[in-house]
Amino acid sequence: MPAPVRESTVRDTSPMRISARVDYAVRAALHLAAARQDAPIKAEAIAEAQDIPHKFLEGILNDMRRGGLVTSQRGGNGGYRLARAAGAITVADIIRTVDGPLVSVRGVRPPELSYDGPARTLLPLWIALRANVREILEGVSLEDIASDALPSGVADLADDPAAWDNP
Amino acid sequence: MPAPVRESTVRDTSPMRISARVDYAVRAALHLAAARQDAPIKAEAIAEAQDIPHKFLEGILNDMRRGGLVTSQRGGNGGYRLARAAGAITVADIIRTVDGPLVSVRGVRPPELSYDGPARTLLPLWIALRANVREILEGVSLEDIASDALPSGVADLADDPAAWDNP
DNA sequence: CACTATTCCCACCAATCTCATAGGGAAGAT
DNA sequence: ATCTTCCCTATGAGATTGGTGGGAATAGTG
Repeated sequence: MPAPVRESTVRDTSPMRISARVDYAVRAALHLAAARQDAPIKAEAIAEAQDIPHKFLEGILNDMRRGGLVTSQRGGNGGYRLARAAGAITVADIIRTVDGPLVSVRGVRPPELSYDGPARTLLPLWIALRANVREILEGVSLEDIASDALPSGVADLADDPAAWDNP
Repeated sequence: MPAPVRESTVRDTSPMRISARVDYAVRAALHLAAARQDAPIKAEAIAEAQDIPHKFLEGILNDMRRGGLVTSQRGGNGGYRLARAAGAITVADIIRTVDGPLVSVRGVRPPELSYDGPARTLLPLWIALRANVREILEGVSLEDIASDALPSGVADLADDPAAWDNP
Protein backbone atom coordinates (compact mmCIF):
# COMPACT_ATOMS: atom_id res chain seq x y z
CA MET A 1 0.00 0.00 0.00
CA PRO A 2 1.15 3.56 -0.67
CA ALA A 3 2.95 5.28 2.13
CA PRO A 4 0.91 8.06 3.71
CA VAL A 5 1.97 11.30 2.11
CA ARG A 6 2.91 13.93 4.60
CA GLU A 7 1.33 17.31 4.03
CA SER A 8 4.18 19.68 3.32
CA THR A 9 2.53 22.64 5.04
CA VAL A 10 4.31 25.51 3.39
CA ARG A 11 4.42 28.71 5.33
CA ASP A 12 3.27 31.56 3.14
CA THR A 13 4.52 34.59 4.97
CA SER A 14 6.60 36.14 2.26
CA PRO A 15 9.64 38.10 3.34
CA MET A 16 8.61 40.86 1.00
CA ARG A 17 5.03 41.29 1.94
CA ILE A 18 3.19 44.35 0.68
CA SER A 19 0.43 44.68 3.27
CA ALA A 20 -3.16 45.61 2.56
CA ARG A 21 -2.44 48.95 4.21
CA VAL A 22 0.30 49.77 1.74
CA ASP A 23 -1.61 48.48 -1.24
CA TYR A 24 -4.67 50.50 -0.26
CA ALA A 25 -2.59 53.59 0.53
CA VAL A 26 -0.90 53.58 -2.86
CA ARG A 27 -4.14 52.99 -4.69
CA ALA A 28 -5.87 55.77 -2.78
CA ALA A 29 -3.00 58.11 -3.54
CA LEU A 30 -3.20 57.15 -7.20
CA HIS A 31 -6.89 57.93 -7.20
CA LEU A 32 -6.09 61.37 -5.83
CA ALA A 33 -3.31 61.82 -8.35
CA ALA A 34 -5.60 60.98 -11.22
CA ALA A 35 -8.34 63.38 -10.14
CA ARG A 36 -8.67 67.01 -11.14
CA GLN A 37 -6.81 68.96 -8.53
CA ASP A 38 -9.28 71.71 -7.74
CA ALA A 39 -11.80 69.83 -5.62
CA PRO A 40 -11.01 67.49 -2.72
CA ILE A 41 -12.06 63.85 -2.98
CA LYS A 42 -14.10 62.15 -0.31
CA ALA A 43 -12.78 59.03 1.41
CA GLU A 44 -16.03 57.30 0.56
CA ALA A 45 -15.55 58.01 -3.14
CA ILE A 46 -12.06 56.55 -3.10
CA ALA A 47 -13.23 53.55 -1.11
CA GLU A 48 -15.93 52.79 -3.62
CA ALA A 49 -13.83 53.39 -6.71
CA GLN A 50 -10.97 51.25 -5.49
CA ASP A 51 -13.03 48.73 -3.52
CA ILE A 52 -11.40 49.42 -0.18
CA PRO A 53 -13.26 49.11 3.16
CA HIS A 54 -14.32 52.64 3.94
CA LYS A 55 -13.46 52.89 7.62
CA PHE A 56 -10.19 51.11 7.12
CA LEU A 57 -9.28 53.56 4.41
CA GLU A 58 -10.13 56.51 6.64
CA GLY A 59 -7.46 55.41 9.08
CA ILE A 60 -4.92 55.05 6.32
CA LEU A 61 -5.70 58.48 4.88
CA ASN A 62 -5.30 59.85 8.37
CA ASP A 63 -1.82 58.36 8.61
CA MET A 64 -0.96 59.87 5.26
CA ARG A 65 -2.19 63.24 6.44
CA ARG A 66 -0.03 63.00 9.57
CA GLY A 67 2.85 61.99 7.37
CA GLY A 68 2.37 65.07 5.22
CA LEU A 69 1.44 63.24 2.05
CA VAL A 70 -2.14 64.45 1.80
CA THR A 71 -4.17 67.33 3.12
CA SER A 72 -7.74 67.14 4.27
CA GLN A 73 -10.75 69.34 4.38
CA ARG A 74 -13.72 68.72 6.64
CA GLY A 75 -17.37 69.47 6.14
CA GLY A 76 -19.63 69.33 3.14
CA ASN A 77 -17.61 69.22 -0.07
CA GLY A 78 -14.61 68.19 1.99
CA GLY A 79 -12.19 65.40 1.26
CA TYR A 80 -8.56 64.78 0.55
CA ARG A 81 -5.94 66.16 -1.81
CA LEU A 82 -2.34 65.27 -2.42
CA ALA A 83 -0.09 67.57 -0.42
CA ARG A 84 2.50 67.72 -3.19
CA ALA A 85 2.60 67.18 -6.92
CA ALA A 86 2.14 63.55 -7.89
CA GLY A 87 5.61 63.58 -9.38
CA ALA A 88 7.07 64.46 -5.99
CA ILE A 89 5.58 61.55 -4.05
CA THR A 90 7.29 58.20 -4.39
CA VAL A 91 6.00 54.78 -3.50
CA ALA A 92 8.74 54.59 -0.89
CA ASP A 93 7.33 57.74 0.74
CA ILE A 94 3.96 56.10 1.07
CA ILE A 95 5.30 52.80 2.37
CA ARG A 96 7.45 54.48 4.99
CA THR A 97 4.54 56.61 6.09
CA VAL A 98 1.99 53.89 6.54
CA ASP A 99 4.16 50.85 7.26
CA GLY A 100 7.60 51.87 8.51
CA PRO A 101 11.09 51.13 7.18
CA LEU A 102 11.35 49.43 3.79
CA VAL A 103 13.59 46.59 4.89
CA SER A 104 14.24 45.01 8.26
CA VAL A 105 15.84 41.82 9.51
CA ARG A 106 14.29 40.34 12.63
CA GLY A 107 12.65 43.67 13.27
CA VAL A 108 15.76 45.86 13.10
CA ARG A 109 17.25 47.79 10.23
CA PRO A 110 20.24 46.10 8.63
CA PRO A 111 22.96 48.48 9.83
CA GLU A 112 22.07 47.61 13.43
CA LEU A 113 22.83 43.93 12.88
CA SER A 114 26.02 42.11 13.69
CA TYR A 115 26.98 38.68 12.43
CA ASP A 116 29.79 36.39 13.36
CA GLY A 117 31.69 33.49 11.89
CA PRO A 118 30.77 32.31 8.40
CA ALA A 119 27.73 34.61 8.48
CA ARG A 120 29.88 37.74 8.45
CA THR A 121 29.14 38.50 4.81
CA LEU A 122 25.42 38.21 5.36
CA LEU A 123 25.18 41.85 6.35
CA PRO A 124 26.45 43.24 3.03
CA LEU A 125 23.92 41.00 1.34
CA TRP A 126 21.00 42.48 3.27
CA ILE A 127 22.40 45.95 2.60
CA ALA A 128 22.59 45.26 -1.10
CA LEU A 129 19.07 43.90 -1.07
CA ARG A 130 17.81 46.99 0.63
CA ALA A 131 19.66 49.27 -1.77
CA ASN A 132 18.07 47.42 -4.63
CA VAL A 133 14.58 47.70 -3.22
CA ARG A 134 15.11 51.37 -2.51
CA GLU A 135 16.27 51.98 -6.04
CA ILE A 136 12.92 50.81 -7.32
CA LEU A 137 10.57 52.22 -4.74
CA GLU A 138 12.26 55.59 -4.39
CA GLY A 139 12.52 55.92 -8.14
CA VAL A 140 8.86 55.55 -8.95
CA SER A 141 6.43 58.40 -8.32
CA LEU A 142 2.66 58.45 -8.30
CA GLU A 143 2.81 60.35 -11.54
CA ASP A 144 4.91 57.63 -13.17
CA ILE A 145 2.27 55.07 -12.28
CA ALA A 146 -0.78 57.16 -13.03
CA SER A 147 0.57 58.13 -16.45
CA ASP A 148 1.55 54.55 -17.17
CA ALA A 149 5.16 55.60 -17.70
CA LEU A 150 7.40 53.71 -15.31
CA PRO A 151 11.08 54.70 -15.37
CA SER A 152 12.87 52.76 -18.07
CA GLY A 153 14.86 50.55 -15.72
CA VAL A 154 11.71 49.49 -13.93
CA ALA A 155 9.74 49.07 -17.11
CA ASP A 156 12.48 46.84 -18.51
CA LEU A 157 12.22 44.54 -15.52
CA ALA A 158 8.47 44.28 -15.90
CA ASP A 159 8.71 43.70 -19.64
CA ASP A 160 10.65 40.49 -19.20
CA PRO A 161 8.01 37.76 -19.52
CA ALA A 162 9.97 35.58 -17.10
CA ALA A 163 9.30 38.14 -14.40
CA TRP A 164 5.63 37.22 -14.55
CA ASP A 165 6.17 33.51 -13.88
CA ASN A 166 5.76 32.09 -10.46
CA PRO A 167 8.79 29.99 -9.60
CA MET B 1 0.78 78.44 24.89
CA PRO B 2 2.18 75.70 22.65
CA ALA B 3 -0.30 73.35 21.04
CA PRO B 4 -0.12 69.81 22.40
CA VAL B 5 2.08 67.79 20.07
CA ARG B 6 0.53 64.60 18.89
CA GLU B 7 2.67 61.48 19.06
CA SER B 8 3.19 60.26 15.51
CA THR B 9 3.10 56.53 16.37
CA VAL B 10 5.01 55.01 13.50
CA ARG B 11 4.23 51.44 12.60
CA ASP B 12 7.41 49.42 12.17
CA THR B 13 6.30 46.37 10.23
CA SER B 14 8.57 46.65 7.26
CA PRO B 15 7.25 45.40 3.95
CA MET B 16 10.51 43.59 3.36
CA ARG B 17 10.92 41.81 6.61
CA ILE B 18 13.52 39.08 6.86
CA SER B 19 12.10 36.97 9.69
CA ALA B 20 14.09 35.37 12.46
CA ARG B 21 13.34 32.02 10.80
CA VAL B 22 15.01 33.06 7.58
CA ASP B 23 17.92 34.77 9.25
CA TYR B 24 18.54 31.71 11.42
CA ALA B 25 18.11 29.32 8.50
CA VAL B 26 20.66 31.12 6.36
CA ARG B 27 23.15 31.36 9.21
CA ALA B 28 22.73 27.68 10.03
CA ALA B 29 23.24 26.76 6.40
CA LEU B 30 26.34 28.93 6.29
CA HIS B 31 27.67 27.13 9.33
CA LEU B 32 27.16 23.84 7.53
CA ALA B 33 28.76 25.23 4.39
CA ALA B 34 31.82 26.34 6.29
CA ALA B 35 32.32 22.99 8.01
CA ARG B 36 34.34 20.07 6.72
CA GLN B 37 31.92 17.91 4.80
CA ASP B 38 32.75 14.43 6.12
CA ALA B 39 31.04 14.54 9.52
CA PRO B 40 27.50 15.76 10.21
CA ILE B 41 27.07 18.76 12.49
CA LYS B 42 24.75 18.66 15.48
CA ALA B 43 21.94 21.17 15.79
CA GLU B 44 23.19 22.03 19.24
CA ALA B 45 26.63 22.94 17.88
CA ILE B 46 25.12 25.25 15.28
CA ALA B 47 22.81 26.79 17.86
CA GLU B 48 25.68 27.60 20.13
CA ALA B 49 28.02 28.86 17.45
CA GLN B 50 25.42 31.15 15.92
CA ASP B 51 23.53 31.98 19.10
CA ILE B 52 20.19 30.60 17.96
CA PRO B 53 17.61 29.04 20.35
CA HIS B 54 18.24 25.34 20.09
CA LYS B 55 14.70 23.99 19.85
CA PHE B 56 13.67 26.72 17.47
CA LEU B 57 16.58 25.87 15.24
CA GLU B 58 15.65 22.20 15.26
CA GLY B 59 12.32 23.04 13.70
CA ILE B 60 13.97 25.16 11.06
CA LEU B 61 16.49 22.46 10.18
CA ASN B 62 13.61 20.06 9.90
CA ASP B 63 11.91 22.32 7.39
CA MET B 64 15.13 22.51 5.43
CA ARG B 65 15.38 18.74 5.44
CA ARG B 66 11.81 18.42 4.13
CA GLY B 67 12.66 21.00 1.51
CA GLY B 68 15.65 18.96 0.38
CA LEU B 69 18.29 21.49 1.39
CA VAL B 70 19.93 19.44 4.13
CA THR B 71 20.14 15.79 5.08
CA SER B 72 20.07 14.49 8.61
CA GLN B 73 21.42 11.58 10.55
CA ARG B 74 19.98 10.45 13.85
CA GLY B 75 21.66 8.88 16.84
CA GLY B 76 25.03 9.39 18.42
CA ASN B 77 27.38 11.16 16.03
CA GLY B 78 24.36 12.31 14.08
CA GLY B 79 23.67 15.78 12.80
CA TYR B 80 23.07 17.69 9.60
CA ARG B 81 24.83 18.14 6.29
CA LEU B 82 24.05 20.25 3.25
CA ALA B 83 22.22 18.15 0.67
CA ARG B 84 24.01 19.86 -2.22
CA ALA B 85 27.21 21.77 -2.76
CA ALA B 86 27.20 25.19 -1.12
CA GLY B 87 27.51 26.77 -4.54
CA ALA B 88 24.25 25.15 -5.60
CA ILE B 89 22.08 26.52 -2.79
CA THR B 90 20.91 30.10 -3.11
CA VAL B 91 19.51 32.38 -0.47
CA ALA B 92 16.25 32.37 -2.39
CA ASP B 93 16.12 28.57 -2.05
CA ILE B 94 16.35 28.89 1.69
CA ILE B 95 13.82 31.67 1.99
CA ARG B 96 11.28 29.86 -0.15
CA THR B 97 11.77 26.70 1.86
CA VAL B 98 11.34 28.17 5.31
CA ASP B 99 9.15 31.18 4.64
CA GLY B 100 7.28 30.80 1.36
CA PRO B 101 7.21 33.00 -1.75
CA LEU B 102 9.69 35.85 -1.98
CA VAL B 103 7.17 38.57 -2.67
CA SER B 104 3.46 38.84 -2.03
CA VAL B 105 0.90 41.61 -2.03
CA ARG B 106 -1.92 41.26 0.49
CA GLY B 107 -1.00 37.61 0.81
CA VAL B 108 -1.13 36.65 -2.86
CA ARG B 109 1.58 36.52 -5.46
CA PRO B 110 1.63 39.49 -7.82
CA PRO B 111 0.39 37.73 -10.97
CA GLU B 112 -2.84 36.85 -9.16
CA LEU B 113 -3.66 40.50 -8.55
CA SER B 114 -5.91 42.71 -10.60
CA TYR B 115 -6.08 46.46 -10.41
CA ASP B 116 -8.45 48.92 -11.91
CA GLY B 117 -8.53 52.59 -12.79
CA PRO B 118 -5.44 54.68 -12.13
CA ALA B 119 -3.92 51.76 -10.23
CA ARG B 120 -3.61 49.66 -13.37
CA THR B 121 0.13 50.19 -13.65
CA LEU B 122 0.67 49.15 -10.06
CA LEU B 123 0.92 45.52 -11.07
CA PRO B 124 3.96 45.97 -13.35
CA LEU B 125 5.59 47.84 -10.49
CA TRP B 126 5.18 44.93 -8.08
CA ILE B 127 6.38 42.57 -10.79
CA ALA B 128 9.48 44.67 -11.37
CA LEU B 129 10.11 44.81 -7.66
CA ARG B 130 9.87 41.07 -7.41
CA ALA B 131 12.16 40.56 -10.38
CA ASN B 132 14.68 42.82 -8.75
CA VAL B 133 14.55 40.99 -5.44
CA ARG B 134 14.84 37.68 -7.21
CA GLU B 135 17.86 38.86 -9.13
CA ILE B 136 19.70 39.38 -5.88
CA LEU B 137 18.49 36.46 -3.84
CA GLU B 138 18.65 33.87 -6.60
CA GLY B 139 22.07 35.08 -7.62
CA VAL B 140 23.81 34.62 -4.30
CA SER B 141 24.80 31.14 -3.10
CA LEU B 142 25.94 29.97 0.29
CA GLU B 143 29.39 29.59 -1.15
CA ASP B 144 29.44 33.21 -2.30
CA ILE B 145 28.69 34.34 1.24
CA ALA B 146 30.91 31.89 3.05
CA SER B 147 33.86 32.76 0.84
CA ASP B 148 33.18 36.46 1.22
CA ALA B 149 32.86 36.81 -2.55
CA LEU B 150 29.47 38.22 -3.42
CA PRO B 151 28.69 38.49 -7.14
CA SER B 152 30.02 41.75 -8.51
CA GLY B 153 26.62 43.37 -9.03
CA VAL B 154 25.65 42.67 -5.45
CA ALA B 155 29.02 43.69 -4.07
CA ASP B 156 28.79 46.98 -5.95
CA LEU B 157 25.48 47.77 -4.30
CA ALA B 158 26.90 47.03 -0.87
CA ASP B 159 30.03 49.04 -1.54
CA ASP B 160 28.10 52.25 -1.97
CA PRO B 161 28.38 54.00 1.39
CA ALA B 162 24.94 55.54 0.89
CA ALA B 163 23.46 52.07 1.01
CA TRP B 164 24.42 51.87 4.67
CA ASP B 165 22.56 55.00 5.70
CA ASN B 166 19.18 54.80 7.25
CA PRO B 167 16.86 57.23 5.49
C1' DC C 1 20.87 -6.58 25.05
C1' DA C 2 20.74 -2.05 27.54
C1' DC C 3 22.22 2.69 27.23
C1' DT C 4 22.97 6.98 25.30
C1' DA C 5 22.80 10.48 21.82
C1' DT C 6 20.45 12.80 18.54
C1' DT C 7 16.89 13.79 15.33
C1' DC C 8 11.89 13.95 14.66
C1' DC C 9 7.14 15.04 15.76
C1' DC C 10 3.40 17.20 18.22
C1' DA C 11 1.19 20.21 21.21
C1' DC C 12 1.29 24.37 23.45
C1' DC C 13 2.10 29.39 24.63
C1' DA C 14 2.31 34.65 24.98
C1' DA C 15 2.82 38.63 22.46
C1' DT C 16 2.07 41.04 18.52
C1' DC C 17 0.20 42.20 14.02
C1' DT C 18 -3.37 42.39 10.43
C1' DC C 19 -7.50 43.76 8.79
C1' DA C 20 -10.90 45.30 9.82
C1' DT C 21 -15.84 47.40 12.35
C1' DA C 22 -18.49 50.59 15.39
C1' DG C 23 -19.73 54.85 17.49
C1' DG C 24 -19.46 59.27 18.28
C1' DG C 25 -17.02 63.99 18.49
C1' DA C 26 -15.11 68.11 15.99
C1' DA C 27 -14.98 71.21 12.42
C1' DG C 28 -16.39 73.24 8.34
C1' DA C 29 -20.03 74.46 4.59
C1' DT C 30 -24.60 76.05 3.45
C1' DA D 1 -29.17 75.00 12.64
C1' DT D 2 -28.15 71.35 10.03
C1' DC D 3 -25.75 68.48 7.29
C1' DT D 4 -21.49 66.63 5.77
C1' DT D 5 -17.22 64.99 6.25
C1' DC D 6 -13.11 64.12 8.60
C1' DC D 7 -11.07 62.65 13.15
C1' DC D 8 -10.45 59.77 17.25
C1' DT D 9 -10.86 55.81 20.28
C1' DA D 10 -12.24 51.28 21.37
C1' DT D 11 -13.00 46.61 20.17
C1' DG D 12 -12.19 42.11 18.11
C1' DA D 13 -11.32 37.73 15.54
C1' DG D 14 -7.83 35.38 13.44
C1' DA D 15 -3.15 34.61 11.99
C1' DT D 16 1.75 34.98 12.65
C1' DT D 17 5.99 35.19 15.23
C1' DG D 18 9.23 33.44 18.12
C1' DG D 19 9.59 30.33 21.15
C1' DT D 20 9.37 26.00 24.81
C1' DG D 21 8.61 21.19 26.35
C1' DG D 22 7.78 16.23 26.19
C1' DG D 23 8.39 12.44 24.35
C1' DA D 24 8.90 8.83 20.28
C1' DA D 25 11.94 7.01 16.62
C1' DT D 26 16.50 5.83 15.12
C1' DA D 27 21.33 4.98 15.25
C1' DG D 28 25.71 3.92 17.34
C1' DT D 29 28.37 1.84 21.59
C1' DG D 30 29.68 -1.36 25.58
